[in-house]
This record gives sequence, structure tokens and C-alpha cells, in this order.
Amino acid sequence: MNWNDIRYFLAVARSGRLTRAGSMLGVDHATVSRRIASLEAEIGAKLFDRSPKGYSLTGAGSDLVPVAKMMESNAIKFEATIGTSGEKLSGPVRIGVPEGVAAYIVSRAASDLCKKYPLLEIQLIALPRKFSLSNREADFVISVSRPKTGRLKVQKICDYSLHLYGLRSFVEEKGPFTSVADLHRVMGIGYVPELIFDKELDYIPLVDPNFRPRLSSTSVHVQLEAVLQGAGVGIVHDFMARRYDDLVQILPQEISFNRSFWGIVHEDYADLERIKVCSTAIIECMRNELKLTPS
Amino acid sequence: MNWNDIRYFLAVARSGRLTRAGSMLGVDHATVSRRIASLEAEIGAKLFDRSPKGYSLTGAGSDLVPVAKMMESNAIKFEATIGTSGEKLSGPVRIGVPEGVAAYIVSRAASDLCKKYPLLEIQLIALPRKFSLSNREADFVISVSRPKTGRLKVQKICDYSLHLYGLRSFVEEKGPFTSVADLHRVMGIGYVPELIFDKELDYIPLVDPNFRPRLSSTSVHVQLEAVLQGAGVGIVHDFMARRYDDLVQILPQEISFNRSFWGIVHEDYADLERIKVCSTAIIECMRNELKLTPS
DNA sequence: ATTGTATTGTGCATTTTTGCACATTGAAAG
DNA sequence: CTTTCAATGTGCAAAAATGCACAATACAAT
Repeated sequence: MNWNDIRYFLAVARSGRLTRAGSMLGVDHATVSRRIASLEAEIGAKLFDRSPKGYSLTGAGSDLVPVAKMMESNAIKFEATIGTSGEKLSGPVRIGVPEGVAAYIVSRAASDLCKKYPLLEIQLIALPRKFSLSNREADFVISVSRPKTGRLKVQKICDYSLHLYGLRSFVEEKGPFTSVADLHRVMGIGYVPELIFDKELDYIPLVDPNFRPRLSSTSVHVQLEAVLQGAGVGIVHDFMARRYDDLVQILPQEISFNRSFWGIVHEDYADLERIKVCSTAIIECMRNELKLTPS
Repeated sequence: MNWNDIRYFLAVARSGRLTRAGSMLGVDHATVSRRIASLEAEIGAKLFDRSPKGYSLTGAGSDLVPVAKMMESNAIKFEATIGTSGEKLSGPVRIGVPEGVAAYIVSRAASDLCKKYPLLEIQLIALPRKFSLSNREADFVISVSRPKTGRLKVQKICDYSLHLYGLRSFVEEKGPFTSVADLHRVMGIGYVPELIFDKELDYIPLVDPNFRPRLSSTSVHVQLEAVLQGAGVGIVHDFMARRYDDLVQILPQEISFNRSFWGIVHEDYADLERIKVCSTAIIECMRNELKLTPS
């Protein structure tokens, strides 16, 4: 199969139009049309329904979008692979970090740091609970709420946003969603209400106190996976959702959350070189990835 | 960039010869030659050293192989994707499940169940701890160790295996590994030793009591991400690793773990239809995915 | 009802890619 | 040392892909 066809497929899936897909890819819309036709012929399935309004994904087409997205993600990675150099820093650093940002953003920074400093040890504690710095439960904590008092050095890292997402095909099938009341037509995906450890993460009552997620998990990976599988709609971090452009926002004017990440270290250890280097690198990485600055 | 070029790149990287790569892909060796040249020109890096003996990867080329492999894996997945149907079952089901299997296997079963039974609610509690069924902390638990006593219905779901993995390029660069002692040359990635909740997951002392992971996390997602980024080597569930064919096993004869998943329900609730249906479906899904039967 | 806009689809010319055939090179075998 | 084999690289013709221009259709605006 022509791997480029997957690229064309994805562009059309995202944009819903040959003309826009062509623009996105820098080719004529006719080319896109032929590539899609060729792909459909080759795999023996109709991926889009055509109309003068544009191209809309069929069920079969929707099923293919997640993998196409992964392919694109890997293609982007292919185009960015370089090396760095190493210095000396050593010892363990324990970092308390929310689960989603741990896997999607901080893990990269941690890996880079470990490569750069061969004697460094990093422990990412991605548990859904708060950490006591005075008890040295962690050396550096990334939190979604600003800590109250304590001999802590606190800085706001950046804002991040969340929206209600659904798989494009799912939204097109179940939509349109013009008000929050429409959401009762579909399944909600979210945190297990009784097990939410920080009220900053308790989004759903803010949307609709009567809305209860039917598929819930303590793990944002599981929540995301469920949304990606078109099981329903869920509040997803935008920085996670952007890896999957077949996720579309639903009612973005009505349902939009901004939260902040806070970096916290204990005053007594703030000047430890390895804690300083690690926290700085991770904060920078987060800011770069989230493309936001402290307000 | 031409995504097909990545395919040609990978074929040459694997085979070491244009002629063999051509055969693998069903094209002329001249085509492969031109595609590689085109790719190198586009990215501005020499990926292969040429000789009458064939093509051998440069450092830059080696760095690209893992992502190319992931793209191939994506393409294979793209070519295989299908759908299912629905019935009536309702109420909440809380399932305690280990994190890795939660995201990689059980989330799919849970999504499918929620689609099939529109009135069903599933909560996947993917926390690194044990659950009390008598306290109704969960309705169904998937455990990595067989529970001792209690009014429980226990069944072995399946075996699963883990091996020590590294990214292919990483292993080729840092290898060969001929004994466990060789592992001290590279960084270990694993669980945070003090926070392991089930001794069945404490793999590393079984490998080498003196080996300590330098990058550790409570989250297997983070561990996996770090291995995938070529930060070091880590014990990975084979069912996770197989999504990434550029992960290779290291010392598979010496370092190989078999563990089992156990399904546990409370005797009093075992006959509840929704618990029965859910546990059955999830167990079947796990067995299918893991392709193993109880011994 | 008419006009304008934006979409998809297609014929044909142009451009790009690929296959074929052959030259060159290096290493192995005799 | 010579011959054979297998590799890479390249010119040219053939095939395939793409761009351009235009037709057809549906819908929005007037």
C-alpha cells in the first residue's frame, strides 16, 4: 500500500473537503480525490461519503483515523531526530507529576535528562494523589492546584486547557451538539467521581451537575483510549488531544477549562543542583510543549 | 516528505542491499536507490554508507530506524480494522485492573461493552494497589497474584510474559549483551522500588540484586515511553511491547518472566448479570489478545 | 427565480517516477 | 592473475502521478 495515501486520507478526514486537504498538503484537490479513490479500491472499503458539502467519514473510515494519526505522529518523529551531549550530574530525583502530563510531556524531558546526565536517577511518581514535600515524598512536584502554605518554593509553570472531545466520526454521527443538554444523548467518559483527588480535576459538575460519566477510570490513558475508540465524549487535556486530530472539540464556547500547572520544591532543597537542573528542564519542556507562558 | 521513502529506507536498513530491499518491496533496485538518495537529499543527512558489499546504516540512519518501524506497525494496523453490535444491560461495574493491561487491553473491552450495552457504566480503577472485594472497592478485579482466602471466586485468566527490552537502535549501539553483567553498561528503567505494591511486579532483583533502575516511575506508560525513546532498557510486558516492533528483547533466555492474571469476583455478586457479562467479556478479550490459555 | 460560491469529478497535458538494460566496481573463486 | 559473481549507479523509454482547466451539482445569498 502507498503510505502517502494514508497521509491524504488523514488530511481529508480532518478537513472534510478535498480542496482543504489539498491545501494542507500542497497538492491539487484532484490529486487528493484520486489518492482517496485509489486507497478505497485497494483496501476494498468505502472510507468517505461524498457530497457537495464535502467528504464525511464512514464507519470504516473512522476506524482508520487513530492509526493514521499515529502514523503521522511517527512521521513527525522521523523528521526530528538528533542528539545532544552529556555532562555530570548525579543522584536520585523523585518527581510527583500528574499522570497525563507524565506520559505525554514529562517522560520525554526525563528521558532526555537521563541521557544527558548518565549518573542521574529520575523517578516519576504518576499517582493520583497529593505529595508531601516536607515528608520528602518527592523532590519536585507538578501540581494542578497551587499549594497553600509551607516552606515551599512555588512557581506557576504554565496554563493548559481542556475541552470536551469526541471522535470526529462519533460527533458527526451523534451530533449536532448545540447545547449542554444535547450531551445526554451520548456516553460521558471521565474520572471516577468518588476517587478524584484534586477538585481542580472535577470538571463534569461544572458542565452539568446531572451528567455522570458512564465509562470512568482513574487513568487518563484509559479515558483517552475510550474517547479515541469512539465510545463517547470526555474532557481531555488539549495537549493530549492534539496528538489525535480526529478528536474534535464539542461545544468549545460553552465547555472550556483552563487550569495551571504549578512547580513546587521544598525551600531547603531548591538549590540542590540536580533538583534545580531537573525542575528547570522539565518546566522548560512543559512550557515549550504547551506553548504558553505564565500569566 | 514522501512517507513511502521511509518504507524503502526500512527495507534497506533491514536487508543491507538495494537488490534485496527491491525484492522485499516488489520494485527495481534502481527505484530503491533513487528513493534513498531522494530521502537523504531532503533531510540533509547521509543515512547509509555504500559499498559493493551493500548499504550499511550510518549513525543518523540508525537513529531513524525505530520510528520507521513504528510507522510500519501503524501501516499494518491501518490495513486491519473492523466493527461489532449491541444489547441491554445496565448499572455500574467497578473493575480494579493493573495499569498497563487497563490501557492496552481492557480499555478496548470496556469501550466495546459500553457501546454494546448503552445503559452500562464501567469504572476502570487503574491504581497500583490491591482491592478489597469484601469492601466493594471493586466488583471485579484483575490481579497479578492469586488472592489467598476470602469468599471469592477466583479464576486464572491467562499467563503473560515480560522480557527485558530496549530500542533496537539502542541495543545495536550499546550491545552486544551476552550476560546479565553487561547490563551495567546501560540505564535501567523500571518501577520505583519503594512503591511496588505487589511483589510479583518486583522483577529487577530477580535479574540482578545489584541492578537499580535509574529512571523509574509508578506508571508503566512512563516506563514504556522511556524505553521507546531509547533512554535505556526495561522490563516490559510483551503485550505492550508488541505494539512497537522496534523494541527488541535482550537476553531472552536469561531474563524472561511469566506472570498470570487472575480474575476475582466476590461470591455474593458473581451471579449479577452485569458483573458476569463484563468479567466474561473482559477475560475473553484478554485471552484473545494474549493468545494464551490457562495452564 | 437568479446569481454566486464552493464543492466534487474528469479529460488531457505535463511532470515525475519507475523499469529495463547496461556500465562500473569490488570481492570471491579458480 | 584471470574469471565470475553480485553489488551499485545511470541513461533512456515507458508508466504513473499530478496539475490545470472545466463541467456538473448543491446550496447560500440576493
